[in-house]
Amino acid sequence: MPPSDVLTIGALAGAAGVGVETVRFYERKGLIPEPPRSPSGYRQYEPATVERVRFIRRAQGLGFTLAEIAELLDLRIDEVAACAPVAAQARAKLEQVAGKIDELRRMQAALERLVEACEARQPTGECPILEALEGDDRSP
Amino acid sequence: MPPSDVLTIGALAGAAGVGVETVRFYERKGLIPEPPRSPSGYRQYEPATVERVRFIRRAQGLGFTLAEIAELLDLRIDEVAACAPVAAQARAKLEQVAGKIDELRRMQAALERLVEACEARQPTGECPILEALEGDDRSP
DNA sequence: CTTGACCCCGTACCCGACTACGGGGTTACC
DNA sequence: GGTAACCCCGTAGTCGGGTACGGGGTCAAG
Repeated sequence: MPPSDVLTIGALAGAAGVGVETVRFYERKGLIPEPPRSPSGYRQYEPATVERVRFIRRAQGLGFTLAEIAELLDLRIDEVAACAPVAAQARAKLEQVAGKIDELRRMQAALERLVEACEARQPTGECPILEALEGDDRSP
Repeated sequence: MPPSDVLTIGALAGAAGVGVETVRFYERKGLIPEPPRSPSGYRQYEPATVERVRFIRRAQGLGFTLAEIAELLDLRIDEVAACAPVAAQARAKLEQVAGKIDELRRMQAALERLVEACEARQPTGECPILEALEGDDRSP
């Protein structure tokens, strides 16, 4: 039984929290596949597409470009895609992700120190965030 | 003894890995303070500014806008800034950062599973990244 | 069987974040 | 003391990522 509960573009956009124009834009950019159409030409999305659009938005908030997000969404192994290049690509993305996590953690630590200083009523210097991050330079 | 090793805009840009125009752009946007000038009008940056510019770039890569980065850089406690609002602001940023780390970790796990599947020569479905992330919905 | 909400498409416009340009002064090296 | 490399400023152009518009077809409720 194929799921008969398809979504119009408006329903998809509403469920994913974006505008209708944004969905059509993502389609043009190849971020979401062209869906089947109703006899009158309306796009018919499967519910899973909602998750895809939400993922795009979340990934953007993490500093990925639409091109990078397209690469992430294209990662799959099947008859046509050999394993090795996919794994290599995935490993490259893993590094990128790990790097971001690292930087965010250092930022987190800096902010925590700032809040603590605040509670201890210690005035901070010029720019505590930067001061806290200084010397963290792991790229000689 | 004030540090006499000041940087020209070109030296700052070079050290921070951006273009000269970008530095002037950040200055116009208030992301880096207007530096003192030489008698002939040249900007004279202190070396610490390099870190500031690098921070801006890194934060951008983490999905922060220039406006958000300006807020981060402005977090400080001193005579004029009361403690409470600064701490509140810092806590808000902490939440934002924690959320990003969370999302990145789930992406990391999904990518790791993909690499494993690859090594086990198991073909994946349509879009393993999304499949791996499904059901993770912590926002009802 | 009309009316309002929705969909189609194409094109144009907007915003954030740069990037380039053009005309002129400055510094440093040979 | 020339000349290449750098700095000044203002304005304009670019690019990624949408957003809006306009003219037209479609669908469901009344």
